[in-house]
Amino acid sequence: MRVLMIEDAEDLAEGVVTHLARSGVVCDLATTVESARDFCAVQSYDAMLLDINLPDGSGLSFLGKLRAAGDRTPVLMLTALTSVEDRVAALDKGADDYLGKPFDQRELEARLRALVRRDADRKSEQVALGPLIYAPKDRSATLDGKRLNLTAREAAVLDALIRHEGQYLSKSRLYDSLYGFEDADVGENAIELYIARLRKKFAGSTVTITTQRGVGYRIGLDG
Amino acid sequence: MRVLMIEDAEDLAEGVVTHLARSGVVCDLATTVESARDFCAVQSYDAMLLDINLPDGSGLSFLGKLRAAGDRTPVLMLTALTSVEDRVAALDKGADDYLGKPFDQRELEARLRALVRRDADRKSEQVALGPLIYAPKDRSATLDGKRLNLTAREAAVLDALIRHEGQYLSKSRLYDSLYGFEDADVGENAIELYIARLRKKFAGSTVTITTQRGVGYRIGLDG
DNA sequence: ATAATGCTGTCACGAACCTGTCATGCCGGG
DNA sequence: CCCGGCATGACAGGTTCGTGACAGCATTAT
Repeated sequence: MRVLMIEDAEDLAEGVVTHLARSGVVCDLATTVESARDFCAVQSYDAMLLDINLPDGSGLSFLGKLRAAGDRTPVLMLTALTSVEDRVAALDKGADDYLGKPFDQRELEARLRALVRRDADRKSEQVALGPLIYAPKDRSATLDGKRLNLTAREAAVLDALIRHEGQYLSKSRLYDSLYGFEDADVGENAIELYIARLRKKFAGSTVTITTQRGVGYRIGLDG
Repeated sequence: MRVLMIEDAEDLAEGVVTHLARSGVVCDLATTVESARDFCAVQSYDAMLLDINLPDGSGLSFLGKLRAAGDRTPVLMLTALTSVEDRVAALDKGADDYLGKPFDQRELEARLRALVRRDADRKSEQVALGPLIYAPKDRSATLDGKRLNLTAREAAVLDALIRHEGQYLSKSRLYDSLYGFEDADVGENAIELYIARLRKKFAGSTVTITTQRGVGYRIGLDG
């Protein structure tokens, strides 16, 4: 999962970024509206965390323009202002949720997940694919009832695959949802590695990751 | 699918070309209005990517002349200028869509596909011919419900045939939709090869590729 | 603090696969 | 019967993918 945080209070922002990283969420950080625009132009995100007060403009108008341009990325507003009017204004502009500062990291993460899940039209906390059950919340998975020990990266790959079950995800797309701009030097080969490691853990079950040469990878069941 | 990109920033252009190639889209590259004209004279395209600022003239006037001449090839404008007036001017001249730089490769590709799809009056992502279902998006096909493993080239040939279902396509026409000017040294025999390979994969079904000596190939159903 | 464990990503090499050429044989038309 | 266009098997070269081994780093246990 990859999100963009737009927030000028850098200390707060960095706390969130590292906290999210720990949960396998890649988080790019923009401190101005202008740089946020640049990020959006280059990369698409699963969600955005948006502060209202920014040095070069209002987060609200940024959101307004985003929506006007047809972008439906889920947006979670972050702000110190907690009045009802502010809340309404934000939702009016097209925000999907609202969180007043100061907030608890865990609540942020939970809401973020809820947002992304809603975006993916998923209702349950668990996703099942045949004998494989995956819980995004704590990145745990079981196969045929037995617990799979997935590492953070393995879980991230599985997460992306399972959220797009049945369709091929290109290596670069997977790459983008795993690595942010800072980890620039990681080779695409790494994706192949994690596919191999997941396959090894799925060995003996009907869960299969199929390769379409030159296209990408897809998760599905045998047959 | 074959497109013409008219863009003088060569580094950017080459990135796009290789990225599209990966998706099986043949992309010729013209860096001036003049060479673009030459390309168009010799070859017809499924779509064009057109920059506005070109060394020897404006992409807009090129587009204007193209439309004046009755050419309705879908055109996607690419430019750094993102003002509303520019956008309006481009659409006025007959552009079908507009993408501001910098852009995301995937967005470019998605819009390109949308354009071509719209142009072909296609409603679904899949094309069916009797028991054969073909999905250009991930180059996958099923025959009688069974999954066919098509290679990139095989898929490209099938794509061309199925898009012109019922009519004969000459070998050179197929050739043109498969190979760009760079792969100049490929023999026309290659087309025969891929026809043979497709036939082999269609063996036992009602899907047939018919040869008309001296004319070309046509896909259809038995009977 | 130090050791141990586990995660991550690189490298290298081999396997699998795709692609196009060649050579040979087929078929239809003159 | 001959010729030109077409069909197809075999093969070589190139590319992409898979995977084991390993080193660096972080986290945890001692």
